[in-house]
Amino acid sequence: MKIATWNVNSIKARLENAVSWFREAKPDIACLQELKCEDSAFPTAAFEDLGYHCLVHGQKTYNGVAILSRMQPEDVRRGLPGDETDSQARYLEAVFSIPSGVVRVASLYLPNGNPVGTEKFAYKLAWMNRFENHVRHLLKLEEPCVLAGDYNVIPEARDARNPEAWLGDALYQPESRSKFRDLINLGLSDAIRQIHGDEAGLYTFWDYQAGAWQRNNGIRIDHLLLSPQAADLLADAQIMRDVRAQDRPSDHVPVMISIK
DNA sequence: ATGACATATGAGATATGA
Repeated sequence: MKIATWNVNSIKARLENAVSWFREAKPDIACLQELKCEDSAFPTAAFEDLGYHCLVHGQKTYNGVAILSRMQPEDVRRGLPGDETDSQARYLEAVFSIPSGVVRVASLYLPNGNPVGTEKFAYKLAWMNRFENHVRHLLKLEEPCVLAGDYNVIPEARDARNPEAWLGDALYQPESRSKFRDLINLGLSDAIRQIHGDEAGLYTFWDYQAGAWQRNNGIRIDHLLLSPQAADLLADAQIMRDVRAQDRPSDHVPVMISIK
């Protein structure tokens, strides 16, 4: 059972690239972020042709998340609870039947938060607080749960090629990293770390600018956090970095796990 | 280095991203 997360940076601009990746990687469930389109503009037919159900929570121009799956989604939740005034499409959750039982999967696009010191950074921290509250609720269910997405947080220095360059950035602020650790301390497992230990040089994002890819100036900000019941099932986790070298790539690459 | 690069909107220049 393969579950992936990928910030595509516009599904319409990435369609050819994405279809090619789905054909080769064959994920059973794929969480996508930064669709940058409304539900009605999502290229549903292209993915249905590949055998996927398309669960889409879109928004014009910005944000937008989706879960594409071989199985029918059930018990769907659109949007992160905790603030009825928040209209940004950054959270989508559903339950899927799998051979070993069920798995709950969330596709999330955590706010970037730059520049630090503005209301954008306050929104990021508030969103992380709301997310933590929701995770507390999910953990009480005691079921396999995979929280996958673009967290926009560099957890540790080893998760950046040049950590000192990110000191003033919202992705590497002490508050952002502390809130991320709070999630881990609730009992969630970072799938890449569970499989790869303290290995350095594991990145999921390379900026389009200044030859970041060519210089391997990357950061690890796309994560799959697992409930204890999902962590027990984890068999593998890989960053698909070759995707960054393709024509017209997203600045993020897919991360895919395999669970029993 | 208030940059670079990519995308959406909309038809030029601006907002956003990380």
